[in-house]
Amino acid sequence: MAGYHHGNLRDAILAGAVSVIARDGVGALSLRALAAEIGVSHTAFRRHFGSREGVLNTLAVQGNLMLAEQLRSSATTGGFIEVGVTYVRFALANPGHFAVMFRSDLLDNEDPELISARSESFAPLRDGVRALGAADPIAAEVAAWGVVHGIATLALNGSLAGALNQTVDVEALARRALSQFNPLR
Amino acid sequence: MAGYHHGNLRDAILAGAVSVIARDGVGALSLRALAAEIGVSHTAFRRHFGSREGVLNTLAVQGNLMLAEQLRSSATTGGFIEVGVTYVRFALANPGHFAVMFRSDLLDNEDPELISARSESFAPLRDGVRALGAADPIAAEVAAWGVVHGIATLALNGSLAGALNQTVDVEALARRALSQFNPLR
DNA sequence: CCATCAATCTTGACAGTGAGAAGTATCCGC
DNA sequence: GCGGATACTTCTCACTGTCAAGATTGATGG
Repeated sequence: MAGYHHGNLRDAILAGAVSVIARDGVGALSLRALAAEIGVSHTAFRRHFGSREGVLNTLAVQGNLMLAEQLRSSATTGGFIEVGVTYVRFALANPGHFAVMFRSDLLDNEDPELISARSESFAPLRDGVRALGAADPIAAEVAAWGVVHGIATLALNGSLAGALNQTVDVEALARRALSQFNPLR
Repeated sequence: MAGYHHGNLRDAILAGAVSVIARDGVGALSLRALAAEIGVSHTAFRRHFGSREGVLNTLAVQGNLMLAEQLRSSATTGGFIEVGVTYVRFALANPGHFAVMFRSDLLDNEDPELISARSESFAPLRDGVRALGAADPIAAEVAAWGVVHGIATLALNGSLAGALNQTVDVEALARRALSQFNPLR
């Protein structure tokens, strides 16, 4: 148990990191503290991730792949509104991953895995909007992505509840907000 | 010059911090390095800001007040689309401030000054949307705020350029995206 | 002119952080 | 049961923000 081989240190670190980030933000993530909690030395993670940036990159890739799958799945049963709602739901359900995925200042943005995962997660939203046949498809894409990303971000940092001065059902709110939207002319 | 009284240390720290954050993100801000660059000791900032959080809080208040004024100003000459575009323009023109304003994990969100500045900056956007007389005013507010905030965020972290696979005129794009918007029914 | 006093900045110390080099234990194929 | 590859440890380093205590300066009133 206290031996040299933990068994699945890699996953333990990722799971622990996600939980800390979800609770207190990525700035509060101390790999030393996390290692102590898991019961390994403070440099054990280096074999698996290289550096702190490596841990965060892995989380970002993971998050984008998870998001991509959920978006694809909801695209088969619903229209672009459901895809958008799924985007927001993912962010609220996986705050630890979401908090890292777009933090280009903390990531190695040249990492091919990350680039690939990102394009994979953007595709379903783009395709859902394209299917609407808007007059200005790029504007429609950007608007749709912007709304759901903005709502997710503002909800996670407490701005939505603060500005509306109440606790809100973010998912329902996202659906209503997406309905304000009329890309067809 | 090398004396005990700098003259305007407070503003020098704020200006330096904003510039570092704009370039490399808030995580890259080292108060010690900044103090050395300015030519004071590494604890000189404490008299003015108390702690690192105090510096960031001051920047967040400052940013919200600047944004509030620009939004109010554009509200007198244009409709809600122009107000929205101004939101995006502010973010791009003041990335150092914008990067801090919504980072509730780094701020003292109970600070009365911050609370007040935030409500001041949200008001013009809310009022601009309200004037449209949408059937679901809250959804319209959230949608409008979400789009501009999402676009600003995605543009600043490079996601927009990455996904669209090109450099983009974000301000023009924001205007087109806001036009996809139809809160009246 | 100068004595006080508050405001401003410095010095020195501390615990915590990520990174790196070098070493040690365990597992697996043979 | 040997040898090499894999997984982890130890020790050290530079750097960070915070804190307590002390030094310097500018302003105010006698």
